[in-house]
Order: sequence, then structure tokens, then C-alpha cells
Amino acid sequence: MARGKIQMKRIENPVHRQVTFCKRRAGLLKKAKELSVLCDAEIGVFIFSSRGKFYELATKGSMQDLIERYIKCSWSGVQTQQPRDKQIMDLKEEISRLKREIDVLQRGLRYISGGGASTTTFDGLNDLEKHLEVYVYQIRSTKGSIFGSSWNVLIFMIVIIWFGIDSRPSSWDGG
Amino acid sequence: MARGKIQMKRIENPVHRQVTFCKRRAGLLKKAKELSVLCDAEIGVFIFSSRGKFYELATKGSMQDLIERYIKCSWSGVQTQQPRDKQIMDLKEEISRLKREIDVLQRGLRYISGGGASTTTFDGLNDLEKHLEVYVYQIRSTKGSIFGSSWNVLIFMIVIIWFGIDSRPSSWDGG
DNA sequence: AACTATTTATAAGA
DNA sequence: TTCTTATAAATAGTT
Repeated sequence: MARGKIQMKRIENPVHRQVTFCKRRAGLLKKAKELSVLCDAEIGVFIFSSRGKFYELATKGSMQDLIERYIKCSWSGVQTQQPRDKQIMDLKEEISRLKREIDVLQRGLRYISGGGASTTTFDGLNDLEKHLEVYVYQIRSTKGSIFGSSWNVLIFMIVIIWFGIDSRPSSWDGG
Repeated sequence: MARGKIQMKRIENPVHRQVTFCKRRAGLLKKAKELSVLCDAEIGVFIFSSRGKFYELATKGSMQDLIERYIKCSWSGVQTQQPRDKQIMDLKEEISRLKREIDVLQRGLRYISGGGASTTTFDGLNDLEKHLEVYVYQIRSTKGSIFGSSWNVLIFMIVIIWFGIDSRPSSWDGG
């Protein structure tokens, strides 16, 4: 990819092949980590070199977990899972479910703050203004961009942030 | 990597995250294939998206073969159970945290709809009230970590979701 | 889905 | 190997 294009076929010169293997292996693993971090994905990579050397990467947890999950996704009939492994997977599924729930709310927040409503909506709450801030998140509010092209859902939110002096207000047992 | 650098952390905007996921997933799989071809390596990649969708690539043969080979190379023994117990505890803690987060939302909802504020605030939006739901959500305080014990900030939101007639489920990972 | 301005990755050379 | 650097690729923000 530099100083000239290369053909997409096996590099015959063993020295070049080895050098390229090192460089591109590092690049691939870096890209995998980045994807995992940026997009909250779980990624596993194995690489067996032509001479049998082995390299691996598992983001978020172990390769064992990833393989178990892979097996669950792809070979659904296999009975090899231990109860403990099943428990871990169930817990992870529950976490996913809860995160999805929160995600919906975040989408709504972005919708409303991006233009769906304005702060004038808060006129009725002016008496609190001394200790209020209104946070606005920025996002496009176009129908279809947030919910994909498939939901006709509009979400409005009012966000009131109350800065208390003490740790918790009595009417709200927050923690 | 273009039109500006990005921070290497989870992309919070779900739309941006999805777009980046699609682009970078394609890029990662392409790089894996290239490495395999150029350097005669055998490569397996799995990707689980945050919404649970699954993508894989196995160069030269099946993923099953790769996994068998992986197991031979590096999974000869079974790991001790202690790390697994710790993992289970960590997962349970995360579930607790997420549930607390949702609990706060529910309390906020009751608070707002019960007395603290009323839907009359939304007079200007009454025309939308046909099919609405109210959600409440809490987001991070300005002071510390999300939902840590040290927040003096409570955030109330009212969320009104309007379901349109031709709603269909959206697909995040669809591509 | 396309389009670019930029950032990254990297092939070749030192 | 490792560093450098010219260039190819990938991709973030935008349309």
C-alpha cells in the first residue's frame, strides 16, 4: 500500500512475506481493538502463520468465552457447555438487554435536544432556575436517521438537572 | 481517520456508532483476507456487535476447523475456576448497576408524573398525545463517574414516544 | 449510499 | 530488525 501497489496474491519472496506478515498482523490486531472500543463490539481473531506460529486477540474477556459464544451462535445443538458457562452467557445476555433499554433512552435524549423541542418548554419551571441547568445533546432529529428508516417514533424529553447541596434530596432516594 | 481524528473510546451517538461499525467491520474483514492471501496465513475472525449480531470470517476452511486448531494450540488444559467465579461476580455487579440505573428512571417517572411536574408543561405538544409513553432517565452527574455514589445531581427527563402508524422494528446491524 | 479531506497503514528502501 | 517516507487505503464527517 505504499511505494507502489502490490498484487493481491501470495508474496513469493519469503523475506518480504515475513516482513509483510509482521506488519499487517500488527495492523489487523490494532484495527480489531479499535473496532471493539469504538463500537462496543466483542471481537476474536486467530492467526496461524504459514509456518505454524499462532497469534490471537480477544477483546473483552477470553478467547474461551468468545468461542463458547460462537458455538452457541453457530452450532446451537452442541451440548458441550458447562452449566457455569451457560450462566455466564445468560448474564451477558441480560446485560445486553439492559443496555439496549438504556440505548433507547439515549436515542430519545438526542432527538429532543437536537431540535425536537427548545428550552422554552421549561417556562413553567422557572422558579427552579437558580439551581437548574438544562443539558442539551446534539443530534440530528430527522425521522429515520435515529430509528433507522423503520420507526416513526418521535421522542421528546425534558431534562432538568438539579444541583443539590447535600448528597441526596429527601424526596428522591436516588441511591 | 478522516475529516478529523476521533478519540479511541466508545462512540456514544448510536447512529455514528452503527455507521462506524459497518465501515470498520468491512475494513477489518478485508484486511484479514488480504493478510491471509499475501502471507499464506490462516485467519479466523468473529465479531459480536453490541446488539448481539454476529459476523465471522474464516480463511481457508471452516471456522470449526480453525477452532479445533485453536483448541489444540492453546486450550489444552481447562483453566482454573477461580477466574470464572470472579467473572460471574463482575457480570452480576454490572447487572446490578444497570438495574439501579433503570430503577432511578422509574422513580423519576413516578415523581414527575405524580407531582413534581405535570404533563401540562407540554401544552404545546398536546397534539402529539395520542399514543404516548413516558420514560424517565438519569444521566451522568457533572461531578463524577456515571451513577457513582457521589452525585449531587439528579437529572429528570420526560420522554414522550409517539408511535406512528407504519412502525416497524429497526435493524441496527443490518448493514 | 456516495463523496472527499484527512488520517492511517504500509511497501520499499536505508 | 527497525526507521523513514512516499504512497496506497481506510475512513470521519458530510451531503
